[in-house]
Amino acid sequence: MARKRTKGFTEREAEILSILWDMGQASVADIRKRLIGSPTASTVRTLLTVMAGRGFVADDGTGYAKLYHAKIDKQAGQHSALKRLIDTVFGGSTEDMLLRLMEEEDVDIERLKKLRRKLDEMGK
Amino acid sequence: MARKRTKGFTEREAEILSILWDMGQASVADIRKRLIGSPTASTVRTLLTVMAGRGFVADDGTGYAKLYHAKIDKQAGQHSALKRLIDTVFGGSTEDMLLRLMEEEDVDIERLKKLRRKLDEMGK
DNA sequence: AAGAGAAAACGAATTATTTCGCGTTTTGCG
DNA sequence: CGCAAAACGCGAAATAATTCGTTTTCTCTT
Repeated sequence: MARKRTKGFTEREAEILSILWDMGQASVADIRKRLIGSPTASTVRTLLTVMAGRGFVADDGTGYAKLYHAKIDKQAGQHSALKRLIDTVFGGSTEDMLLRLMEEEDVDIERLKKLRRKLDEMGK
Repeated sequence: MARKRTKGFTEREAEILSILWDMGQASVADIRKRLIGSPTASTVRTLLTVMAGRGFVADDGTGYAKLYHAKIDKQAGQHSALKRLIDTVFGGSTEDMLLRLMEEEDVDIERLKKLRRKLDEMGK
């Protein structure tokens, strides 16, 4: 049987998903422009085809000048990517990750309270 | 000039650094045992050699049964890996990352305050 | 409807990462 | 010492990820 990849997204895949999450939908040209080093359209198309095969994205069905959109939920996708990083780099400890963040960036309680408020407003 | 990789660590490299940060020093056998799927010692040696070439690790000079240690500072390494993720997956927004964490995990203000206190105690 | 130009589909080639086999060297012991 | 066991490092080679060139299709504008 053909072994599947159970891991997360590759660098490029993450970049592309990010763009799609941000724009909602995008053409090959749109994506190309926003990718670091903007590879050729040909390359972007291949990437999208592969990602479509993995169920990460889908096009809008138009035969031509297609628009792509993410099939992976933004929240879920971001969370799983973060979790994976925490597992591999922070030994699975979310605390350690947060500690590091507070040490290195200026993340303080005030800033976090704002976040909480924002979350409440969003009805979470 | 032969341009080298400026990016971060690969998956395996992150795993290995994590182990070294945790253990301080470790032999090939130690590392091998803790790597997911525990590849052969041969593989681990190759990985370490490559990493040494990139300045990520170094051995203790012993001619035989060497012990390796990380040359990358734990704080700095973890932070840069995290930053990279935030850039590619969260569009560069630390806030978004924290929001996601609060939504998906049980990270709340209280938990964060505790972390902050812990940090203060540590004299940071 | 003909031609220019944009987009897609194909078919590979490159580059990066990870994995090992194996002959050689070093260590530790009876 | 003489060997078996443990560790090395070299030379390859699977895999995976990324990138492109070329040919084929469509779309649109004269």
